Amino acid sequence: MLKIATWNVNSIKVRTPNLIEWLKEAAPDVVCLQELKCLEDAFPFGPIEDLGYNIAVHGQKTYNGVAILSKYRLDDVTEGLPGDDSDEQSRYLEAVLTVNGTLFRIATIYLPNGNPVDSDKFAYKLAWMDRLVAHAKTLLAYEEPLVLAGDYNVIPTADDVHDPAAWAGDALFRPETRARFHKLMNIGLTDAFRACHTESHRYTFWDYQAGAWQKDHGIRIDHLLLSPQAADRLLACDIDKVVRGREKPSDHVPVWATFEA
DNA sequence: ATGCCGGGCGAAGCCCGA
Repeated sequence: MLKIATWNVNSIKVRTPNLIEWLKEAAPDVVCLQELKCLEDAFPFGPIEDLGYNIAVHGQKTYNGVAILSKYRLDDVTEGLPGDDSDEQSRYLEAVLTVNGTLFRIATIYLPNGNPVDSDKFAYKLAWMDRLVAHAKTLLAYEEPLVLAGDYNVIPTADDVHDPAAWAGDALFRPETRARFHKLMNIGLTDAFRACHTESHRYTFWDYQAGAWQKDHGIRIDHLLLSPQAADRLLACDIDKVVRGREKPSDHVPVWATFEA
């Protein structure tokens, strides 16, 4: 069994104690991290390696930054989303690992937020999503177990937000954003959470402000998208909501899936 | 609430996130 998780930690520096606590109790084999907000030099390798993880980091100072933690050796590590050599934001990292003879390809994704929608940030988000669709097509052609895990900054449907009307104009829920997410799904990816759960209003993010956590005003924006070969092996998927109620929490919580391996 | 909280940077106040 292989357990793969994704978590936007909102600064690895301040979140290291939360991460270590959760790694010990959840015992994931692979973790895709986002929003490190640091360069590789400042990444806290020591306490994480002490728990038995190999680590690949694609860092950036102050903003973005992604990493993959793995109990299995990481091979063929590639940094950055293909398709635009001028893109300097650290939002994508891909690697492969082998579990009992089965290769798994894993990517950690920090998809751009895109707000405000009347700025070039929204255009950057949509262009980034187009590049992700193109790259995912390439990866799907390998016909491997593939897990694209991360903070997509996309609310897939009205069932994934506490107040759809309030989010109607937001870059996370705009028709242009959701159209591209549908395009990504329709090339043949499976939302691991939705494959395991039909209930509405299950969230992965709660804003720090306005008592969003206390009122359960959340959104589901952290996703594990699976190739058919990964979906065939899917055993379970869930959200570790309890982490949001701890001391100095990230505004996102971990989402995990388990696979036959 | 057009960022209410929280983090980075850097040492006050702005930028950013979703």
